[in-house]
This record gives sequence, C-alpha cells and structure tokens, in this order.
Amino acid sequence: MFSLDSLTVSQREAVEHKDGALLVIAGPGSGKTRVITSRIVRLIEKGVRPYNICAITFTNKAAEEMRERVRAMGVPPGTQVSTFHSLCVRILRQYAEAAGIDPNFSIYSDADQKKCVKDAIAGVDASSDNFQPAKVLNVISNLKNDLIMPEDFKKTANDYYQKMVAKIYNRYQDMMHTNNALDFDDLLVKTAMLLRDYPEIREQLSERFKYLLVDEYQDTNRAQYQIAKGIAIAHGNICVTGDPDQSIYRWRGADIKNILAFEQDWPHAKIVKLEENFRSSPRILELADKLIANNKQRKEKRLIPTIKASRDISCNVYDDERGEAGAIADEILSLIAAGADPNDIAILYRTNSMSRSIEEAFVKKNVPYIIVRGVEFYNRKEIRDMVAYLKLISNPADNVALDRIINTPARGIGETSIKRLELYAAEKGISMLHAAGQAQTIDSLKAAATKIKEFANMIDGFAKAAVPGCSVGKLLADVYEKSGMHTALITSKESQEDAMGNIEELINSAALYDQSAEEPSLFDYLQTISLYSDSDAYDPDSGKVSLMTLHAAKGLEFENAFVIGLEDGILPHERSAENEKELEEERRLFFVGITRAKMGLYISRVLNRTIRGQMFRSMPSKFLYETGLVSGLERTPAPQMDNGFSRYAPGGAGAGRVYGRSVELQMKDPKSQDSQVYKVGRASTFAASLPKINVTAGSFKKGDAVRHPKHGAGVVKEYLNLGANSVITVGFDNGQTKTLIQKSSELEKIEQ
DNA sequence: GTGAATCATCTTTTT
DNA sequence: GATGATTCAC
Repeated sequence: MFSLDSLTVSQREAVEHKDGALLVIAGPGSGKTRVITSRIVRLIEKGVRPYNICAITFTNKAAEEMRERVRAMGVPPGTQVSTFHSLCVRILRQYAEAAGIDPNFSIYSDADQKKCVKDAIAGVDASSDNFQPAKVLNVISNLKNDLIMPEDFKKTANDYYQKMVAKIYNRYQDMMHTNNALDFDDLLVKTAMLLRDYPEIREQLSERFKYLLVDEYQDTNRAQYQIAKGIAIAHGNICVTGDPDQSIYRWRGADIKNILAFEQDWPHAKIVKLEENFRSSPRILELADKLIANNKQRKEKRLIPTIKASRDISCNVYDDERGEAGAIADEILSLIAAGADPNDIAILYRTNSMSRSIEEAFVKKNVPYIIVRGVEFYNRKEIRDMVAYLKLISNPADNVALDRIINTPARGIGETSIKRLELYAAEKGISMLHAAGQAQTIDSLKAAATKIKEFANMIDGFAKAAVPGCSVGKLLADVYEKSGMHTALITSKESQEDAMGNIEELINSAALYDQSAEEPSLFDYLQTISLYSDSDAYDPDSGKVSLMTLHAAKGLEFENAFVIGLEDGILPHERSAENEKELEEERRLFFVGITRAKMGLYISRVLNRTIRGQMFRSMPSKFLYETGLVSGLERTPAPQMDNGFSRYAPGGAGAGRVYGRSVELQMKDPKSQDSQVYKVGRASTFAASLPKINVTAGSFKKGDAVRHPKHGAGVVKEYLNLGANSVITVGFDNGQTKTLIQKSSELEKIEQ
C-alpha cells in the first residue's frame, strides 16, 4: 500500500508501534498528520478492520482531509474519522435512551445558548445587570468542561453569586432538556457520563473502536479526556499526538496536563518524539525557539531544521493599521508578481476585527483574498431563521427555534400571544408547537389563535414532507417559499438582495450536501452545520490569500505568513495579560503563528491602532523584545525597502532573497472573478457592499428532458428559479432522483 | 401588532 | 461600528 522508506526513524517508530498506548510528542511541521494517516494504513495492513479504528481530529476540515488521505492510500472505507463533537453526536444518537434524550435533539449554537441563559436568569429572578449572560454562560461552560453538574456545583457554591449561578445553571439545564437541546459542551459531557455510568455501553464502544487515535491531544479538555480514556481503557490501544507548546485553548477548558500526564495514565506507554521540522527555514525555527524558551511551564523540546535555506525575517512598524495593511498588500502583490502562489500566503491576526483593515486595502489594491470565517455565514439573521425552521421541523420540542420563527416573517403573532402560548405549553407540559396545534382551544389567545394554528399546520406539513431520505435542499426551498420568507424579502421596503442571495446560497449548499453526504438526513445536515467551524472554511486551493485568526491557523502551513498586530494589548491580548498562565498561552499563540511560515515570515506592528472606533497608541509586544526583533531594529536601523518592508536577520547578515523591488503587477484578467472576493463566509456590511456576480436566469421548467454527464438522461421534476443558484430536482432514467444546483451541475436541456 | 429610531454594550480566541 | 434591546409613533 505504501512504503515506510520515506519516513524518518522516529516517524517509523510511531507508525510501526504495535498494540498499547503511544504518545507522540511532535513539534510543528514534524509530519505528525502524516504519521497518523500512515499508522491507520499500517494497522489495516496488519489486519485490523477499518471499522475498528477511530481517529479524532481537532476540526472537521482536518477530519475530511484525513479521510481523503487514507482513502488515497488505498484503505477501504469504514474508519471513523471525526472530531470529538461529531463522534459524540453519533454516540448520543445511538444511545439516546440511556443518555435521557430524544435522538432528534437540537444542537444549540452560542446565540441559542445565550437566549436560554437569559431566560434562565430571568426565570430565577436574578438581575441581568449582576449576572451578565455572557459571563454566566462562560462559568457554566467551564463547569461543564470540568464535568461538574448543577447538583455538584450547588453543594460547593458558598457565596451569593455562586449560589445564584448554581440556580441559573440548574434552570438552564432544565430548559435545555425541555427543548430537547444540547449545547457544544453537553455533547461532550453527556457522552462522558454515558461512558462513566454504563459499563455495557463502554464495553460496546471499546469493542467497536479497538484502536483510538487522538490528534492535537494538548487541546483536549477534561470531558474529552474522559471520553478517550473511557473508550480505550479496556484495550489500551490509544495513540495520542500533540505538542504542549501549541496548546492554545486553555481558556476553553483544554488541560495541558492531559498530555503531560499521559505516561502516568498509561504506564507502559511508548513515547516517540518528533523534533525534526520539515516545514520552516532554520531562521524561522531559531526565532520560534527563542520565543518559546520564555515559557516556564514547559518541557524542553528541540526544533531541528531539515530545510537548509532561509530568508530574512521581516519585522516592521507602521503608523496605523491602514499603513500596515497597505504595505502588506504591496508586498503580496510583488510576491505574486515574482511567482508566489496566493494559496500559499496567509495573514494571521489575534482578533477577528483586525481583518477589516486588511480587507479594505486588499479590495483597493486588487489582492485576491478570502477570509476564513465559516461560522459567520450561519450567524446571519436570515440564515438563522431558515435554519430555525429546519430545527423545529426536526425537533418539535425546540421552543427556541419556534420562538424565533413563529412571527418571522411577520404574520401578526405578537409578543403577548407568544407569551400566552408559552404559558399554556408550560402548564400542560407540552411543547409550544404542540400547544400551537391546539391554539383554538386556548381561551387567552383570542384573535391570534387562527394564525398560530395556521403556523402549526404549516410546520406539520413540512415535517410530513421531511421523511427519511428526503432532500434537504428541496425542503429548504419549500420552506423559503411556503413560509412567506421569500415574499417578505421581495416586498420589503429596503433592498434585501443580500439576504435573498444568502438564502439561495444556503439552499445551494444544502443541495450539495444532499449529493455528497454519505447518509443524508435532516438531522445529519443540521448537526453538520451546527458543528461547522471557522477553520472548516479554509480552502487550500481557493487561489486567494487567506486571512484568519491565529487560532484558526492551527495545523496549517504557508510559504509566506504575515503575523500582524504585535502590540502590547493585542498579542498578548490585554485580557490575557493578567496572569502568567494566560501570558504563556499568548506566547504559544505567537509561536503557532511563527511556525506556520515555511520561508517568508513577516511580522508587523503599528503605533496607533483603532479599536472599536477609538484610536489607541500602542507599545511593541513584549514578545518582540524577547525574540530580539525590536531591540535588533533599534541597534541598527533596518534597511527600508521601497515597499516599506525592512529585513531582519537573527544571528547576523542573512543571505535571504531580497524581493522588495517594486514590480509592476497586472492582474491576469481584471474581469476575472478571482479578483473579486466576497460573499460566502463573510457577513460584514463592508463585504456586502462589494460587487456581486451577475447570474443569468435559468431556463428549465418542469417536464423538460435533460441530460447529465454522470447520471444520464432524465426529466425535470421540480424547478426553483434562483438564477444560477436555481435548484433542480431531476428524475433520472436510471431510477435515481437528484436535486442539483444549476450553476454547479452540467445539466443540459435536450431539445425535443 | 408593526416598524423606525435611538440607546447601550460589546468582542479575544471557538468546538 | 454592529448588534440587540428599548422606546415611541402609528
């Protein structure tokens, strides 16, 4: 299947390790992912069934790539490769009864959670001034990450604040239960509890997952740790990989101890260190090493370069973020002119808002770019509305979803009516949707009763259509029309073109889901989009420069990386500067940023940064002093390139290539769509104001005879005209019915 | 019950 | 500088 020859001695050691626990401590760029995939393949070669292997990655994207790689290496399908969260959804659905939930549970996003916490705060008569929803939610999340249940917390809570939080927490969990909903933390907690409390389930899962591999183990929290341990304890075939120096999620409960104490958990564990780095230039590694050496809480680890060549590291100061962004844009244009691939360039920053100045400069200077921010699309109002319909259809108990859409679009059901409906439902102990079905028998409702009943009928109608195996794209398209959302957007006074475009995009992607998912279902679709993350939106072949947070850059690499905003208060962030542990995490974050670069590393800071509309004077980040990047500049004024970039070479004069010459750049085709960057995954009004592609209207209609290159001839069963995003349901002659998107399917009309 | 206008609060990072 | 909550006129 594959050859071990191409691996280093230590890599091979890890790949070849037989049964039992294995800890792979792997520095950045050490080929860790390759080791895991090779190990999966090797296990299968040795006779392990693919079905008995479970690999856990940090993001869905990483899972997808790993599945792809393993498949490319000739492994038959069946291996479970997913994130902890997706795995938990699967387990909880299978053992829903034991977990005490309905298998059609909703997964609540942070917005949904926030609403519940607010209601819970109000429900225990606490003031939201003293108990800020965001903070309380944070406390609750931390408790869950540590597997502390409401009743446990109640016992230990001793001051007033804690006692109130305990009450809120309890109430919150009750509400989640009535709504048949789980939040992100619940997915882990419930699974951990399931494994703890049901030995027979634990046994079944150990039997199923005979080999467990966990990547990025340094970022697992207590619940994830318990889950991994629960599955593996029976056989001890657990392989974890990670780098304590790249732990950047302490703030959300990740416990670096999980990896540091692995040897105690599994006394016979084999430990392999991968210290060679196949990614970055020696100079970059030298800088990274110098930085991370300032962390006290760490195990010494070396970064051994294997690449010989280095380029100078650039470190620059600008007046403000506009200067920074403009210079970066210029530098990137010269890089591209000199042959660099935009795919292999990234801008990395501490906070999402920092993308804005870069975006503005890139639009102005025609630098092709994409912001890696997947969740933003799903956070838009109109998308959340549409998704709320789906959630309610899938899970009738979801009162939060109902609350969102019962009057969206406006159908004359006001606040008071909703309150009365809620009250009635609570008294009867039924869901609000159920109550809405009997609206006409509820005396308090009066005039709104008919409208509420109509709403309930509509949802019931959708639910009847949402049979197993139905097309989610078609269901969404149906909801869009029949709910009145579409009409409401068309007739709205302000132009709602963006909103409509986004919904079309959603229907479009749902139809794509229908075609590509292994086992498409409404529940599966909802869980996919609920667990969709920022990093999942990263496309290595977009042909554009990627803009993303340092957190989202985890696990990626780029020929040229720009790490911006090296200022005190930004990196390290002011809210993390208070204690040493948080400061060390910020340092690791910068370490992650530095080690994303293969050859070109550009670090920058500004003197004046505008935050939330207010300008602040800023000082250099302390990390710049620690690495000598600032004092180095001060001793010998760095040469200014004519594009504003100066060079810094640690350890003496570098032989780095100077490519700062101004090069006249012409975009290959000014009309090409690549130079217009926007839309998917971007919600800011700024991006929304950018030009749109004009799409040609479709020309299909029901009954048209069509031909598809893959599926052959067929007849159009349904057609929803959304321009190029039009959704077409075709009954093919081979018996299959497919829902396709006009622009992405090569569907041809056959003239008869 | 609706919609526009104003106020306030917030953002550090995310599965 | 954007979102959500609140207020007010209809």
